[in-house]
Amino acid sequence: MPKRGNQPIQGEMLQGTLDLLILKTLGVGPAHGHTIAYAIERQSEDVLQVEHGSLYPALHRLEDRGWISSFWGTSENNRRARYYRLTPLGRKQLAAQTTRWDEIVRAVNRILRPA
Amino acid sequence: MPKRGNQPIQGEMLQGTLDLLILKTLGVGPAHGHTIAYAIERQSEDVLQVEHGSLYPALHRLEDRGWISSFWGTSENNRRARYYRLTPLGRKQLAAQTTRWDEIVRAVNRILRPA
DNA sequence: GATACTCCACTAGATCATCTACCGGAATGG
DNA sequence: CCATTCCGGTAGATGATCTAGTGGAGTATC
Repeated sequence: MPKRGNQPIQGEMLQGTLDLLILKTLGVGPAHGHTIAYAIERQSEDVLQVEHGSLYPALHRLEDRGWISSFWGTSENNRRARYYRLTPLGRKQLAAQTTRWDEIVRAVNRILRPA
Repeated sequence: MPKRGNQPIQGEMLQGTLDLLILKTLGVGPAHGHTIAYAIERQSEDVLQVEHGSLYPALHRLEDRGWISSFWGTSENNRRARYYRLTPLGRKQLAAQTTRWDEIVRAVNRILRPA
């Protein structure tokens, strides 16, 4: 992967958004850590960065809350990998957080660009 | 001010966004803490909350960074109030952070709603 | 078969913005 | 006088993130 000119963006703004992004990524099917991080970076066109040190705590946090569940498997590269999948509760959470996100964006935009 | 049904939103998502909102609010002219908080809440149609415990640290932080400057004055209610105004550096920062915000929103939306 | 490299998971420690829950003072209203 | 409102502020805790590592197992190279 080429070195990017962009600065990393997580943490600078957007705390808690990582959870939403992970849930959304898992919405299409189970995946393991590396895949999740790569998918987020790729789909955001390399604007968003996912550091290992943020990813795994987030995954464990989401699992603790019952929004995702995990199982050990073998990756596409024949390596031991922990796969995560969205739970029914997680799917509800994904919907709720998406609505929330949209609401926040609208609210901030009302301030940045008053009618 | 009526009690709102909404849950507070700051901190849940959006860390660091408060700075942007303050800078933007001060973009139209000097204001003191209470006014700033009230303006953000009102313009966001009560979606965004600004707690005292977040506001003042943020104002001091922004002043430390040279993005805003302050002076003591008297409020509309004839009370001692510290007014803040945007510095030229702060105006640049406002522009930069606005661009950044837009970029992040686009990036997150690409993930939430792939083409 | 030794070595280097990649893939994958994970963690400790620190940083930093935020929230909760306070305090203190000065003006206003009853 | 007393309660309330307006205004600024802080201490301590919480919690997500980042930095900078560890370790192990498969793969490729020599």
